[in-house]
Amino acid sequence: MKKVQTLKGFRDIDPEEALKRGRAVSLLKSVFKSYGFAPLETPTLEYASVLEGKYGEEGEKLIYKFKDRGGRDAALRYDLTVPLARYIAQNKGKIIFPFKRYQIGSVFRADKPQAGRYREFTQVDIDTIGTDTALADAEILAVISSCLEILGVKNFKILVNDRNLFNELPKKAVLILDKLDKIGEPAVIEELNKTNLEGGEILKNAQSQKPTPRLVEIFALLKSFGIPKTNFGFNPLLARGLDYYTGMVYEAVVEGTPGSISGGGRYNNMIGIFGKEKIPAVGGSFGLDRLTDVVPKETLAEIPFRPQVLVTIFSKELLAPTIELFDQVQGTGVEAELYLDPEAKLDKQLKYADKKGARYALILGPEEVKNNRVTVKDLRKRTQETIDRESLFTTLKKH
RNA sequence: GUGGUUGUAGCUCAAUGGCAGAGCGCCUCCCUGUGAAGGAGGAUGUUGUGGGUUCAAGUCCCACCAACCACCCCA
Repeated sequence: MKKVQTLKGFRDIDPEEALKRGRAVSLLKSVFKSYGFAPLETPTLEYASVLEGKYGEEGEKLIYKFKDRGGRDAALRYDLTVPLARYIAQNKGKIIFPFKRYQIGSVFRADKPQAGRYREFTQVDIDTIGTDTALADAEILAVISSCLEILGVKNFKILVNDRNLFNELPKKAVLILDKLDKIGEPAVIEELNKTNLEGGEILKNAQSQKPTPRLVEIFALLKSFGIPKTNFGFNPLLARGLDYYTGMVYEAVVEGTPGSISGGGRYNNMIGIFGKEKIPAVGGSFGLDRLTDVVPKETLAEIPFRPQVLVTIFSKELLAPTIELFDQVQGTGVEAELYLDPEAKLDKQLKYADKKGARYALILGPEEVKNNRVTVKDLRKRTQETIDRESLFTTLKKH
């Protein structure tokens, strides 16, 4: 049956969803701006060589690659961080460090789709490049916290750790420890034992770790930023796929929601990858879909999803004055919609207004035209009154 | 990438291998200048796609496509 369909792992975002996302994005941008971060836009396509060898063996397989019309090896961006590194390397001369930028855009991974996992998804990225201070670390966390607060996300916590706590441990053990919340203590110990390690002891040691001096400093700075203590916490087991993190790492979780909605940390060896010198960096990112999932409806509902006023067309003969009426209504900034079939019966038009969720319907018939009046029908209260044209706008503005 | 479940009308779902159905929604009319209610009628479709088995396939077999679930990984 489905002869037409979206490509595997890709989906449409319908108008209602797109409006919600737009609202969330504009709130996020306002926070970024208030902390002095500027937008950067990089291309969706990069040379494949720019992306290759950056994401490890697993990630490499998930990069979308193809040849463009000129036979060049192209690839769809896999994240926003590697293109940022490329941008930095390419424009090092003219960038003023620390470079603080945010970027919001689609990234592509040829992963096997699942609920909530798509091959194209929107990442919200924020990074500070070119400084290694604890202050920069703290600022990123402050931004993340502010974002979650402005969106009205309830019961979130930003879990913070320092990757340096794991310096003594083999990489494999760290990855197992990171899974504690997911699989539980016994499973963690068992898995560690399987790798010829003393699981119980490693877990106990890891759990009893104290925050590093760097973390203590970051937490103190967060207090200065005015971030409530309850918004963040130390988690000695947090690791995050280790590959490029070199210091502070964080993950934002929401109570009762599986997985994290934001993650990031310090990665001092990655940005310089295209040049000779190391450039320190710290950043974080949100998955826009997972984020909007936990944002309360009230936050995103401020956008009127429906026309406030639907202007009906009484008859073809009255089309001109009706358009004039519509023009006046929408000219005042009220969200209005003109019915687009002059031949349709009035009941059909009102039925449409009802389905569309309009608050009011306007009716301009011969009687109204003659007396310079208009009938305002309140579709929610199921009442209507015929009023003077002059008082129309004050009537509408009341709501 | 590995393993599993599923795919029938716009939506939710029926149909011991034997003429493809229901509810909701949709369209028309009752309706005079008025939507949510009610009444009368109407259209839903190459059963995801392509092969195979069979007198006969929505149903059994194979492949492909897609969605979902558990891994892997992640956002």
